[in-house]
Amino acid sequence: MSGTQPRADARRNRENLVRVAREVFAESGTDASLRDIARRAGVGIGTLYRHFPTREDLLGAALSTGLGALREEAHRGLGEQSPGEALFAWMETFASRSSVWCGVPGSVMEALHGGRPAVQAAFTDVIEAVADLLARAQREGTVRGDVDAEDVITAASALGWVSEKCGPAYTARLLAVVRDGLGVPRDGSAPRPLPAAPGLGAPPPAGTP
Amino acid sequence: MSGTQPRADARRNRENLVRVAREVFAESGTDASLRDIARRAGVGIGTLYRHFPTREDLLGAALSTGLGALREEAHRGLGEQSPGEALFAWMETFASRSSVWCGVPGSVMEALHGGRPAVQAAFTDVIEAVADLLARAQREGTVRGDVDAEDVITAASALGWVSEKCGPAYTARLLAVVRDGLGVPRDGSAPRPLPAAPGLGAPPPAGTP
DNA sequence: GCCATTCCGGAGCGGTGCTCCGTATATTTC
DNA sequence: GAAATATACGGAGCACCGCTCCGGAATGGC
Repeated sequence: MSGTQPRADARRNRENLVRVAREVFAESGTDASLRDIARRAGVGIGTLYRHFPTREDLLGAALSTGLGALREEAHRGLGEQSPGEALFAWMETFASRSSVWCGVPGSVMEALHGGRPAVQAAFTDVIEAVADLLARAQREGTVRGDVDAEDVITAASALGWVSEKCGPAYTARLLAVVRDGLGVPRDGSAPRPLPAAPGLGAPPPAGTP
Repeated sequence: MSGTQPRADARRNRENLVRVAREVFAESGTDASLRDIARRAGVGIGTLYRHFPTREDLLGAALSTGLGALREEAHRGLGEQSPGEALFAWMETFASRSSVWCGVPGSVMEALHGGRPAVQAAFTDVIEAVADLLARAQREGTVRGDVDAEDVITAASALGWVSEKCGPAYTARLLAVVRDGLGVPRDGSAPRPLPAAPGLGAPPPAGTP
């Protein structure tokens, strides 16, 4: 047998599982039944668990393609509008998209703060794209200089959570508030300084199971 | 038997259940095992379900006392500082408290947008107190006039969610951002208008189970 | 003391996440 | 082509979950 090549049926089943998982997670949320996913993929439950030992592994695989689109969105927006506009447009896209997707807000928060490697890997490109967008907006002078990419993504995730909970109307209002808060004061003065940021990978609060 | 008075053991069991539920929800989150709560309260699972037919009923009962304290916090802050300061202090209290409590952010969002009556009732006083605080802050000129109490509570809930997910440090940074966004521009000009607010009790987005 | 009312407890149902191992299939080797 | 072997599959099984239902125990008025 030639090295590390997986068997044909294994590969087929894996792709099937990811495709079905994306559908089911979008329909029923992040805590959908894994048995159900296996059933709808025409596969035994054991097969699902061999390919994806953890729910997070499956979620990470299901997310990765959608996240690719999200990253491209960040890059595309950059060509058509100012960096600041592109950043806020991206936040809106993220927030609205994540309520349709599969529990992205919770996942991205875990990925940012010591979550499972599978999900973390899926977000790496997105984080880089946002950091780039933010840096340009700050050089442009539209966004205050003391916020970092984690702030932006955390805020976007929180807005996605709001969108999940009570729909897009409140999300749009809060996005407008956050936007004003992230911007520099109109009179050109320095904004009230932000509290110190913890380093990335900081442990989540105690008591989080 | 005299009218509607409950039996002594029923009353005792009910109080026990609420007390234990508060502990367990705080320890293990909103989706803790109800069987476990019943066990730790020295009570059968049937008893729990008779007193609280729904998980939300139990959650609402467990929340109500803590929410009373939260409402008083809003009133007390009003005496010692300006309405604007009191409002933001309250938001911070709510956000930090809710991560220690039992999944308050999710509950308050449900309460605001057509959630279970049990939880909704527990929040009524808090919502009123916040609306009062906000109105004063707006008359004072510290907070922009086009935000409403639902915006404030939604934002505070989102911050509580962030606090649950990644600890108080990021929460403090985002609170500062939101604070600047809620304030009036320093040059006294009118802020960029917010998108229209939906009426209270607006239905949550489709597909929410 | 008795008795009607109220309340309790846990067995039981269908579901879940996750593990484990006998079996079937794909691939290589002859 | 057939045989051999590594690889992957499937589902029974375990412990737990939410929730229902009903026989039996506790309670309080008489």
